Amino acid sequence: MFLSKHVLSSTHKALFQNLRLFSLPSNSHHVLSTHSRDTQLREALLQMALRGHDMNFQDYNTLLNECVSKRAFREGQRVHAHMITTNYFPCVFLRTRLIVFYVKCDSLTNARNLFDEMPERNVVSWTAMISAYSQRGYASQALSLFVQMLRTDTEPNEFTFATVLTSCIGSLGFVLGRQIHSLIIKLNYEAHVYVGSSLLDMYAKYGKIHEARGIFQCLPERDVVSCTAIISGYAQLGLDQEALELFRQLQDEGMQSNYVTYTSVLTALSGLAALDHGKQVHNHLLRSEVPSFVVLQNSLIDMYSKCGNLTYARRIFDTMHERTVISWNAMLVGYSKHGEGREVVELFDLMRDENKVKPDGVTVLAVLSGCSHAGLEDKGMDIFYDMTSGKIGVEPDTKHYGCVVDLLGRAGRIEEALEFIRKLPFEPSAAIWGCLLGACNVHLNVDIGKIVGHRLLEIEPENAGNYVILSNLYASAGRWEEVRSLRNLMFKKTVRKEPGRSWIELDQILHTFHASDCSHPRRKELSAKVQELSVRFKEAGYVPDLSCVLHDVDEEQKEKILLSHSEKLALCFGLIATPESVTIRVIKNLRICVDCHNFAKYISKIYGREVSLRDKNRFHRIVGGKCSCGDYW
DNA sequence: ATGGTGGTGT
Repeated sequence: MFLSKHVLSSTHKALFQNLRLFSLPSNSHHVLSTHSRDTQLREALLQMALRGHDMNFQDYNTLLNECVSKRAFREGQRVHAHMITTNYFPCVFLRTRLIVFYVKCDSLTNARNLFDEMPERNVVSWTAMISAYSQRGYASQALSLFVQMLRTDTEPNEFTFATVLTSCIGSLGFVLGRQIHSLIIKLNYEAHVYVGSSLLDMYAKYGKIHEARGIFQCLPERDVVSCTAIISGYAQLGLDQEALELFRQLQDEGMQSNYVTYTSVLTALSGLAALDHGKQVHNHLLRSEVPSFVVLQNSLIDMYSKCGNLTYARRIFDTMHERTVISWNAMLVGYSKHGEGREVVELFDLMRDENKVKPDGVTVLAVLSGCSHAGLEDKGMDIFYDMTSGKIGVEPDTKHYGCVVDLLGRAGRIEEALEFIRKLPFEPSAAIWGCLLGACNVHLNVDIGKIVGHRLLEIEPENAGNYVILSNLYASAGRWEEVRSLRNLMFKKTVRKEPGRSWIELDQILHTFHASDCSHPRRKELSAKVQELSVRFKEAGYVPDLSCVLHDVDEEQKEKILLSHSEKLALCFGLIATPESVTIRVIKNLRICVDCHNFAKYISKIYGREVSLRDKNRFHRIVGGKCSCGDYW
């Protein structure tokens, strides 16, 4: 709905009109006092030993609370053991507290044993155990325990619902999630903030954003969490514009924001590549003296990188006191998408040397695709062999194999790539065949391209992109008969894909274009300007690549269609509306087409402008008629 | 007296 707007001034200008300082819990107190409290705990345990049987509920409860807050496993175990050796019979409250203690100390087995041995259970003990499973990611155990709970006629309450819903995300969860929703309505908990937050989050994560919004609107009171949940719901679905619109509105209505809220806002800004707003959020965070939480810093790294500013991203990364695997991955993905292969390899080496954080599947994926995008085939293959021989500690999955196909294909080792695919221990996916088809197209290997292409059309007949690539391949080999039959096939079988859209940020306003919509106020002027540029570029050698157009029309029409591509309009707008010294930054929601890529090169060459183009796959940095992608993307 | 919701990288 908001996406079809072309001038998005309201959202963007007003994002921080209503600046509010926000506070976060500080953890410095805890760190400083650990030592003295440890002594206290040791002292208390000594007292316990001395008192023997003379311990009551209050004494045990105090001790366990200390152990829980300090995650003091050995100490808590001693308390537990003391109950047993002194024949103390803990009540349901204490047993529940013990369960929580074991959960907090990562000992689910101990917790479950205690739960199973309980002579009586109440809704709290059930909820504690269910929550243990959901927090540790054991969704099916959490759900089956919930079902068992219902069978014992224990009625769940707002606590139970809030936690069990978080386990309804996953393969079978939605059916159950809806059933639980019915039960929530029946027992009248839908309007509870915690339950509502959890519920709307579940709907959002299944893509049901309207249901989620409905639940949010019906909440009688809102808090940071419910507001953040709905904002992040939009952001996670890529509805970035809506996420920001809602953020602004809720801020006006007095919402409190915390670091999680800002993380979600940054996600939305990354999607839009709204660098100026991203900087605003960053400044805001610095001014409000927020403790630098890793999650927030990771989000900042990703924001700067997706907004095209790797230097700032790296600056955040370098100043971090603590890094998680996500910090490394965000940085590696950033370099990879910008085609900075050497930086990828260097940073990955640093990660392995430091040996503090273990790489995961995403790490290796970023490294392999970084090598691939930068043309470092040999290095990429070395890393893949390190992986298969267990040196990295990550098992390859389908995506890693896909990267290898890409590495080989890019290097023109097409036969080898095909051999590799045939030896795979699983049925190759459409994505893998697609990689090879792209390689065949670039290296003009019609024979293998034909085999691969038709295999791909069998698996994925609805994907228009496959027809386009195969058709381009046939066209470049002059096989027009095949181009024609392919085109007919395409119009019969493909589904309409997402419409192409490009945008550019100027003075904190996003200007969005797509081919079929002419509502941008300067659209006419821009179309004429694109036309004019095309003529000028032709004199310099530009030849429109008509194979990018698959419609069955004459050449003149094809050229007209090409000139209406959204990225040309956005590029052109950048050219006329920004000063010469500024990089033209354009974002495209899909892969950029060959002709627009070429057009951008001419802009950079003729006008001496630097162009930064972010498409679905990567960044293209175009300077002096040359692109950082090496014309392979 | 015991239990609960939102977040970062593909």
